[in-house]
Amino acid sequence: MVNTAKTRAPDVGLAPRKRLSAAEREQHILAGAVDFFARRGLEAQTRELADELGITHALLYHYFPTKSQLIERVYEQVIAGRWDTAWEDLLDSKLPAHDKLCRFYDQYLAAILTPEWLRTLVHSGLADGLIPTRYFGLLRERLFPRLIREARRAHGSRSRAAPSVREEALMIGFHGGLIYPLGIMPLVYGQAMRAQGSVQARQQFISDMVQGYLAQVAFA
Amino acid sequence: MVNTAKTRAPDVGLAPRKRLSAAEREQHILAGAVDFFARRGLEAQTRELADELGITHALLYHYFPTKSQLIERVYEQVIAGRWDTAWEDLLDSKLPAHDKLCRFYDQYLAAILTPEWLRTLVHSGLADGLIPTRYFGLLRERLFPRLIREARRAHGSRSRAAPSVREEALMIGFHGGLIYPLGIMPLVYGQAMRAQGSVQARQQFISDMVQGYLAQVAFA
DNA sequence: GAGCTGATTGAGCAAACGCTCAACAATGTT
DNA sequence: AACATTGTTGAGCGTTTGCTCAATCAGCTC
Repeated sequence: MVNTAKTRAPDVGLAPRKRLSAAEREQHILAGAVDFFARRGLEAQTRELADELGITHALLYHYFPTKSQLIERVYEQVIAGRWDTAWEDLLDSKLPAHDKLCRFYDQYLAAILTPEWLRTLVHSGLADGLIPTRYFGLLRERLFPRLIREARRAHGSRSRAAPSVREEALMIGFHGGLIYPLGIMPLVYGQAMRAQGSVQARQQFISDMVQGYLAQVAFA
Repeated sequence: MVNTAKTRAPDVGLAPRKRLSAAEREQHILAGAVDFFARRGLEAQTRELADELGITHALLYHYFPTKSQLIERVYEQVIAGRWDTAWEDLLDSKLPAHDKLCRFYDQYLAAILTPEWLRTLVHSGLADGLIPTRYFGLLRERLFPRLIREARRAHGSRSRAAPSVREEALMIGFHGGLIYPLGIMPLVYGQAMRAQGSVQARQQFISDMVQGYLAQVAFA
């Protein structure tokens, strides 16, 4: 803004070394875009993203012909790439239900409750809802049935019947009881809860919620 | 868009009768803005809002000198005006804890889980976080202490000690267990759960969650 | 129905937006 | 040293954005 001279002064400390290979530059831009759009929203300007990356926005458009294509790639990167099939194996293992769910949520939440991930999901939800729709399809297929199965087993049922409305509601209430305080509140509302401070407080909370869920089915 | 003739054809059925009083027009714009910004996000254009209202955007700027002042008024209208002090009386009444919490959440969620309200809150959270900060201040002062008190009473404690990290976490987990499935999922992610369909399924769910919360403190 | 008041408008400005393109410069090959 | 390759840039295009203002027209009083 202030620099009128034609010096090649590297703006700030972040100044990137110039002339990356095409693949490297594309990755560089994508990584920056993931963070940028999560922070600033999907409507933020490509010019500012280019500034942060230390490149011209012309170069950005060289690699990503349109803004919406860039955003599509951001979606893929952030949302898709993060589901770990090992979680499904964990949920299908023979561990006691309580341990199993605690371990799962410990890993799952650690992977998912990052600013890029959650804020991108919410941004898309407020816009066209495409990403949440895709993502909840994944959850409905791979996670929710397993949670309901664990709840049933916890009070001795081996039924494979379709989940009742009530079972489904309790399961999502449990899920939301974790996502909301550990994700939505700090990352969307900017309101951290004290239990997030220490690792053991967080694990205690997960354990309490799992125990609550597994106990709930007893009287439901 | 297509109409090139100078006819005063009333665009659509929604065509507003012209020439309201200043107060009426201001209210008219504000009401429209509340709905509009909740649907479209706070970055949506004032021209489109004016179109929906059937007025020129010049008139809009006559009543609200800047867009951010308009949005500030939208915030006040949507967020502030909706807290009902009768809720506090209800929570302080002598009803059994379970009934009390069920009734409270039935009313509270009905008031709060509307598209304008929740989406505006989330939009602001993703932007500068001003509204959520204000709103959680309200909750921390008027709601959360009462929820924790009820949980304590449910297992016989009359302690007035400051809430432990664990108590606080369980309380917010419970709260989130309601807000997430009944609010965030349908209104932000566009993913309705089946329990939302009927009134009794919803009340059953609230009752189950309250019971779960009150039971949780027993082993916490 | 003439005149006044004030709600409403059409036309437009400056800046910011997504996007383009001819020209430039860093690198590897000979 | 000269060349071809290709990552990179500066300048700018057309449109949309928030916002302005002199001019208009509806509804009221007399």
